[in-house]
This record gives sequence, structure tokens and C-alpha cells, in this order.
Amino acid sequence: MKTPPSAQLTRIYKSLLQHFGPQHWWPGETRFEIIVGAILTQNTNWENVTKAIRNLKGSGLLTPLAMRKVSRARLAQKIRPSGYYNIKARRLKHFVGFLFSQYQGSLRKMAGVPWETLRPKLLAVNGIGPETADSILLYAFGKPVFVVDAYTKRFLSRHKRLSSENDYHDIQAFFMRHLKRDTRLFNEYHALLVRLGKDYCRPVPRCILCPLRELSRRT
DNA sequence: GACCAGGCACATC
DNA sequence: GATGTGCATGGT
Repeated sequence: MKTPPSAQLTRIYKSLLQHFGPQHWWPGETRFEIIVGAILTQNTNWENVTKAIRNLKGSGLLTPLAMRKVSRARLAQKIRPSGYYNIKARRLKHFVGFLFSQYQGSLRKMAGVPWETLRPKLLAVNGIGPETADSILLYAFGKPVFVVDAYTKRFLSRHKRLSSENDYHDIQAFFMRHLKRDTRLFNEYHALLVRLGKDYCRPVPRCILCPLRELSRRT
């Protein structure tokens, strides 16, 4: 008898939590900082993002109003360390434009919108794709949405649970269908998968050391 | 010097 | 609809 997906996912989660401990995500102090981080970390090492965020803080630009007022060129210079700085400056501008046009610049108002309504609105903002939208929903607004990223895909692929026709939403639906809709669980689960990815699921695998190396055989 | 990192939009076929 | 490409810094 095969182990049902919900039991597998729960066991993986427990193994990861036991091995790594709580990850305390998202590493940001305010809602706005989390959102900015979610955009800046697109295809980018988190260490570089922290440098960019430090620059923004030091310049007083880490508020919606300040970011709306600053020129795109100046914003781009501040976020240089995070890479793709011209594109990302544009994307940050698009987000604050959206925030002010739809919610009068109030993240509190935005937070009151049901995630099923908010998600398509975020996706319509140029520069916000599925992962960025879901990171914002989960980590900035505490909505029970599962975030899928490159590490999640790599993990599933390595453990033969991902075929080439599984796209972002298939994978997300799989986790959300088989796990309790719990913000704290989704928060920790994604963070743990990233931690696993950083430590073990590198492009050149180090699976021999992986705490889940038994997974393929046991399930 | 090559490779990698918590994506996304856009051009082209 | 699928595939390829540009965007860019900083660490290993």
C-alpha cells in the first residue's frame, strides 16, 4: 500500500523541521520590507538583497511614500547590489504605483483583501509573477498560500515527484490539496525547502548528506 | 574564469 | 503554446 501524499508531505516536513529547526521567515521587519525583498530576490542570492535593503533603509526609502517619490534612477542606484537593478527599480515602482492607485498607499487596506481576490491583482502588476505574488501573500500578509520556487522544483525533481509537464500551479495545488491550509505551516515548509536546497540540493547534488536521502526508497 | 543565486517579461517561431 | 534571451551583482 502506497503512502498517501498527505502523509508523505507531513513526514518530509517533520524530518526537515527536526533537522534544521524553525527558520523564522520572512527575514524582514515590516510588511513593506518583505514585499521589497520578495521583488529584489528574484533570481538573486539573498545576501545581495540584504545589501540593497540596507541601502534603502539608510536612505529612508523603505516606505511606500518615499519609494513612490524617489526617481527611478536614484532607486536603481540604491539597489545595485541586488543585481538587475534597472529592471527591479521599475518593478518596485510598478508595485508602489499599484499600491497607491488601488489602496491609497495603505498596506493595511491591501491586507484586508481576501487572497483569492488579491492574487490575480498582484499578478497583473508588471514584474510580479507567481512566486513573488505568493511570497507577498504568505509572508507579508499571512495568507495561507503555498510558495513554489526553484528549490521546491529541484527537490521534487530529485525525488522523482516532478515531471516536465508540472508547472508552478500544479505543484502549488499539490501542496495545498494535501496539507492543512495553515499559514504557519506553509511559511515554515517553504522556508525549510529553501534551507534544504541551499545546503544540499545544489545544481551539483550533495544528496549523500541530505537529511531526506532515504526518501526515494522509503516511499 | 565559470558557475550560481528564493524570476519575470518579452520576442520569436 | 513552447522555447530562447536579456536583465547584473557578488560569492565560491
